[in-house]
Amino acid sequence: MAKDPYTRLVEAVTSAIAEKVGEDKQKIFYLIGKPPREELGDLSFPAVRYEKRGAATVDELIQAITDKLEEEGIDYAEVSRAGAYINIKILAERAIKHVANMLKEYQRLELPKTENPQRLVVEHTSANPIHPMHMGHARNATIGDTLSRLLRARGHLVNTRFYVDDVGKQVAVAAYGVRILGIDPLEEAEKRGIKPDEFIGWIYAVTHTLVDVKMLKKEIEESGDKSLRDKLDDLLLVLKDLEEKGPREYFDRLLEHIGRVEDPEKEISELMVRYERGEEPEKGLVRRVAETALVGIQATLDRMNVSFDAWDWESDLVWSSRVGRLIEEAKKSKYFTWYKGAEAIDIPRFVKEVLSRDPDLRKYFKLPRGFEIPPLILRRSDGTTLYTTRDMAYTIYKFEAWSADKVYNVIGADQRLAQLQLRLALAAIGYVREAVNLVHYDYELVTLPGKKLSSRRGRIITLDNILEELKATAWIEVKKRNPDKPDKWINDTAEKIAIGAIRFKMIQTSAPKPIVFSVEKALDLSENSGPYLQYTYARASSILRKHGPVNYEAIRPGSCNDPDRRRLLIEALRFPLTAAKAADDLAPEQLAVYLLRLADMFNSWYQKDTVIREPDPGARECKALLVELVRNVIGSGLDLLGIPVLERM
RNA sequence: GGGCCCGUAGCUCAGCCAGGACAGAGCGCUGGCCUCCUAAGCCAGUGGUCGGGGGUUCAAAUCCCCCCGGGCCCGCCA
Repeated sequence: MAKDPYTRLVEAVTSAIAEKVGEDKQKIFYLIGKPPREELGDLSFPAVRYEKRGAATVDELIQAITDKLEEEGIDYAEVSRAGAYINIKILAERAIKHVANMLKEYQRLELPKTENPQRLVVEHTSANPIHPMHMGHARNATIGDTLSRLLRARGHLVNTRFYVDDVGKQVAVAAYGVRILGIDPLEEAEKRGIKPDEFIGWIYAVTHTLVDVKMLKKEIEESGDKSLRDKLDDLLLVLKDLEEKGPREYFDRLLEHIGRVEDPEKEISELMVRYERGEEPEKGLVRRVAETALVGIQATLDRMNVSFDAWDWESDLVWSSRVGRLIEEAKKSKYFTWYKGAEAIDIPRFVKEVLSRDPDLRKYFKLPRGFEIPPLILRRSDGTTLYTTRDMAYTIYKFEAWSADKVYNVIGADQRLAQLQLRLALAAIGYVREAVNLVHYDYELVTLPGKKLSSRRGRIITLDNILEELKATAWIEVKKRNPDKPDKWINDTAEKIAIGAIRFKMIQTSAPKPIVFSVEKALDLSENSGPYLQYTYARASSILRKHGPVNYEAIRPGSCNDPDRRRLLIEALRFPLTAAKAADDLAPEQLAVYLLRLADMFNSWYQKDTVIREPDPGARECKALLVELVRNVIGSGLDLLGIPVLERM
């Protein structure tokens, strides 16, 4: 595949320097930067560090680069020296013919493929199947999906998976409520025109709160502790709120039934235990409840442009005896132990005996200095398994199912210790390769200003709600600009803008930083936003529509030397390497930032240099090529970010 | 108590891992630009002890140490 001239140049320069100073190519690549002032050139390298070290003088390096460029037949770059820096300038009038050839062949600019393609699993989102997705899931899904897109584009074989967490208390609570109502939840939701995940979410919240109220009342009666009164009042308020949000008859039935039952928590636990054993009718019931929620979750994911290759049910792992086998293996391991009377893995001893003697391994696990962690319990005294135990079995399964070299878990930063514990436990019982190649891709949580999010009380702002708000704002704007377009087009366009806005917001802040999500700010569709990129793309498309196909042969190369055009050309050509680096660094925000910078440059240029009315055909075609190039780059970039591209808006 | 993450302009953030040539965007605020290719745009102005203090270095927002502020995590929960 023909590489773009910029990538070719950078690769040539990188290998010339790397060979000369005997350093890793990757390291040199990271050191190559941009000169502070444009006149100096387009690439820069701080040669001083190698001259000081005696590896090579600046002049020797320049010679090496020059030789390399000649060898590679690169005739569109000029190498110069500025003190201890080496600067390289791209000669636009010569590079332009390579760009034209590239555009003739390709609709989209491709990333240079990795030299080390791997089989990768990306597990992400994995929202509990008891309520609609909220903003935290939006961040998870956007990060997971964007990473997958980037890694695929870089040439890796990526398998995306959603873990359906249906074993455990939460789903049992929702199922308990559904059982009381005696309904098929999916049919019922459809009949009533309620989104299935919202319906389950409501049942879950009502059931959970009613049970809580009951237990709390009992506690107050028994202990006479008045301080619990406030808590109770709070719960009753939540309940009142929920009462208005769902079907009256169902609320009454749940209220009546749970009020009558002696010990609802015990019944929920029994339901849970029977489900884990795979006994009917609980098996069918709980599955149905989870499936219902998933129908709704999947609809939201579809809107968000997020799809999965596989859906893994936690219950399948339990029923298929994978979890049982894991425990058997663990029992044979050197680090098996009994802890508080339960079967466990002795992580402290493993850390002490193995990791302290193996600094490499210790580094892989990134152990904190004063690291202390209790043994990991594998099974409760009543024989049921714990979440982390099942997760260990799941991790092994993920590696097997895709013959994966690496598994990425996109999970919130609050799970850091749990994920570390999981990896250590796996290593302790012999799954060292899996433990080392399991990567916790952690991100900070999304909060809303003010209230804390609480899904158990149905007090969440769902992703669907936010999307609808964004869409409504976009709709007004689209309608204003396109009064004659059919309603369907306006609606679709508004939807795509809403997706662009939310996905961009979720990706532009780097993962370790918390996002305080402000609805008003997300509704601002101006600069530094997804819609701004969509707009820039639409603008470029519009120009090309009016101009017609670019006549590459008519380009007068000299006209591309105009400083503004040259700058735009070079910046656009940085796309493939920028995206490749974003993929390698697992840092999609790098791509987002780059695209904004390019869009700024394009819009600024657009304002002062007309394309269609340019009288000189040689210059006009050069500009048209630039528009086409920028359009392709932003289009490719938006594809990678999973943001819909719009020809008009 | 211990550990992890974050702290850059009034606000939201990029740059830090891989130290380099004057610290960058957007929002906001002030003023200007549509008989002309999409004004969701553009131009000009405004704004910073890079949380604080030490250290390493020819060179520190970037690396190391200490301190301060905010968040999170330390269950037979998931």
